[in-house]
Amino acid sequence: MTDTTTPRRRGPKRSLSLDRVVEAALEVVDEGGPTALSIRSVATRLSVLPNALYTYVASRAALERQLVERVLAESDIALLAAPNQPWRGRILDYALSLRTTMLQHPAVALLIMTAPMDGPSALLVGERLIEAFTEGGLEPADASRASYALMVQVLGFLALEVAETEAQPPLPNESQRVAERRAALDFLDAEDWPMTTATRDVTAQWITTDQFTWAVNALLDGVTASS
Amino acid sequence: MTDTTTPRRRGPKRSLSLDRVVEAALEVVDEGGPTALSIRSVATRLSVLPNALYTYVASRAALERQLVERVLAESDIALLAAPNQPWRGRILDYALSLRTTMLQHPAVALLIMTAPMDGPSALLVGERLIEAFTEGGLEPADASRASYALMVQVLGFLALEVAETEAQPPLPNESQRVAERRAALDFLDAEDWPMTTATRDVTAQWITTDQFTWAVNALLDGVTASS
DNA sequence: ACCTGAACACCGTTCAAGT
DNA sequence: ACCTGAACACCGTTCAAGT
Repeated sequence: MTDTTTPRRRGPKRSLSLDRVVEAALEVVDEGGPTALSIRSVATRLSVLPNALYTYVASRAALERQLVERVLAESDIALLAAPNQPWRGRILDYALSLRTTMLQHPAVALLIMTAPMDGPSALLVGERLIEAFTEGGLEPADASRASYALMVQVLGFLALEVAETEAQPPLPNESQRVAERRAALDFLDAEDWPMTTATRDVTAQWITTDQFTWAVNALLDGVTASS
Repeated sequence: MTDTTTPRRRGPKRSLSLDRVVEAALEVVDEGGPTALSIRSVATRLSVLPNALYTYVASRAALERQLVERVLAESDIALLAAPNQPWRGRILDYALSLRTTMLQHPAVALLIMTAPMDGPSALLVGERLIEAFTEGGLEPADASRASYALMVQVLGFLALEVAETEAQPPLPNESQRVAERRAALDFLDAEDWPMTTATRDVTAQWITTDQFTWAVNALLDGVTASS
């Protein structure tokens, strides 16, 4: 006779859905890092037996793809279509925003290069990028090529950046990570690696926002220069 | 009394070494794809119990890093220092050669973005790239940044390219893979994705040598343009 | 130093059964 | 349609013991 009016809610068992499964998976990796992810750990978090998840995802790999889609959807894709903003700024703003989002879910950044980018959000980002590059004066064919080259640079950068960490939020500060890289570079013999040691201060900063912006700008320069 | 002069050789048990372990692991993924890789499968191939591998590698993750180092070492790094060749051509030649090598071991291309690029071969590639960019007129700091941006573009491209396949050699032809991408794009609604469908022929070719070369050249243009 | 033997605490995925 | 129950064939890693 307690609380018969509202459908039961306080028990752990709300009905499952793809969204709830993916959400639970995201919580698992955000709390426990990439190694914590398993069909069983997600099922446990949902108070359900492991095989119950197979109603919503075909496999562990499919769950990982949903995780990528989910985080990509969390990024602010609208920035790519911001009105009255120059095309270059829109692209750079979105790239920076995507990086921020991904670094909040570092384990997912590791998954992004291991599965095809074919979800609806990836499609939408591609569409908006081609629009922006066309506005920048590129022929449609070059706009398409440029949009892929840009995503490769951005996603590749993120994956390699996160790969140097434990991929467990919150990530160490950029400055801490730079200091660690710098310390590792100090072990190099200047006789063997003259160029690398001579540029060690910059090389230590390969994983920074500065380098990210520099690389994106270089690519934007390059794709517009040749047309 | 048979063959007592030479140390026994025909039995399956030559003594183990890091090289033999990594070699066996490479054979495992080349024959069975990325899912075939496990400490146990490599041990079985070496006719040894699983825990015997821990004399040579600290963990499965360490074995994966050795696999990346091994394939990177297989690439023709000397191309970056080819005498009497212009710096741009050397970089492009090496990028293409690295792609060829990686596509022969596609499962390893999937691993390359999940672990830090800190092996000796990665270091050597970085050193040679900085040299080449310096020769191209870049300041040391920019040469360092450019060399990382280039590796991000090349490795990111490879990972995403392989991620669309089963990552089991031999990979389907480029033309087969393009045809599959093209077929998938034909399902898109032109009303929803006008830019993407308008450029579908180019978009289908995102995973080709042509796009790879185009993107590398765009980046090379970009890093030299701004200096 | 390097391997075996045995065990521990996990995995993803399947099938049949209940409701 | 969606979940439980139970099982199968795996995992990575550890510790102690042999040689």
